[in-house]
Amino acid sequence: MLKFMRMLNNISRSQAVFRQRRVSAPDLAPTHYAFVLAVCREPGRSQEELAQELCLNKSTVARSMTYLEEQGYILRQPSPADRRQLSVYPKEKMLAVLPALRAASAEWREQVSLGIPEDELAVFYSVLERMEARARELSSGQEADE
Amino acid sequence: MLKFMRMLNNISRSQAVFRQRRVSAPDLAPTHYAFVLAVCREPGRSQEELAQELCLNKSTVARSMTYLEEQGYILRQPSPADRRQLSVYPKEKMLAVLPALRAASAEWREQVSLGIPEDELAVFYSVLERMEARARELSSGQEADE
DNA sequence: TTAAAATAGTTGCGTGCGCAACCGTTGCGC
DNA sequence: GCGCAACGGTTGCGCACGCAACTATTTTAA
Repeated sequence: MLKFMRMLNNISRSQAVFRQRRVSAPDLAPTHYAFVLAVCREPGRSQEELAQELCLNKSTVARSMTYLEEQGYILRQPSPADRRQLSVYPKEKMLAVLPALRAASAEWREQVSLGIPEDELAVFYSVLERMEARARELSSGQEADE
Repeated sequence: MLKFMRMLNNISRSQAVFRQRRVSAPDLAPTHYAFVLAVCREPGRSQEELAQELCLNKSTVARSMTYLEEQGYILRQPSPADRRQLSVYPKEKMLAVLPALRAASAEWREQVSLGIPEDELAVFYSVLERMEARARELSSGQEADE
């Protein structure tokens, strides 16, 4: 079990290298790719929503957003409805990277699942999702019984 | 895809919390559990072999081993055959933790895969393994074409 | 036999991330 | 309306990890 975690981690690192070679943006680390994709997929979302989608802690999102804003990749503005929230929008600079990044992501996904039948991939993803849901329950429900 | 990495990561963290509650060893962080299991499963292996099994960088293994040695969990001695290698053996202190750790690991594995059919789990693991193999190929083979 | 390449382990450094504590905003109950 | 919990975001801190550079041993070649 423990080993599988590491394996996924390794896959992730391999993905980082792969995409970095195809996306030429020196001020964009592999970590940021996920944010680029997420922000562009649905502009105007709050950092909280992005954290949700990416399964990341809000502090991690906050830090990446600060950086991306500094580098001119995004624009953040307080939501008029709820001034606590920051709506995140992509700027030109981000949209410019998007095509290459999407292409690299698609290619990698294809490469890494080469030779693996579609239905097995489906099972893989669905098991992973259920496991994560279970893990979430275990974490949150555990305080109750002690 | 990127999301699944995070999910696995979250599962891993949940596992850490789960086991930590059941293994009472204040000087043993969740990171070390994998090493305890690996060392006890086959005593006398080199750090390199452990890194291999755990899919970890040798430097990470080295640091954990130094710590476990300091805390009296293991004994390291240079292999007579090849004095570069350190053979790692569990000491009493480690063996004492083992049962609780194994139990916790088994229970967690059971809990997290609750309600997931055995055959789907098998597919899950096998897909994961193939993906990691592919990722490894991609990483190593990439220098060739540029 | 000696020089060069490979290998096991260690260490310095950087990074990505979560957690916990904090601040400002919002919403709920009184 | 007022106090208090809930929530979004930020920041300080620590940790696990990989990478690259280094040392010491072993292997290979010339």
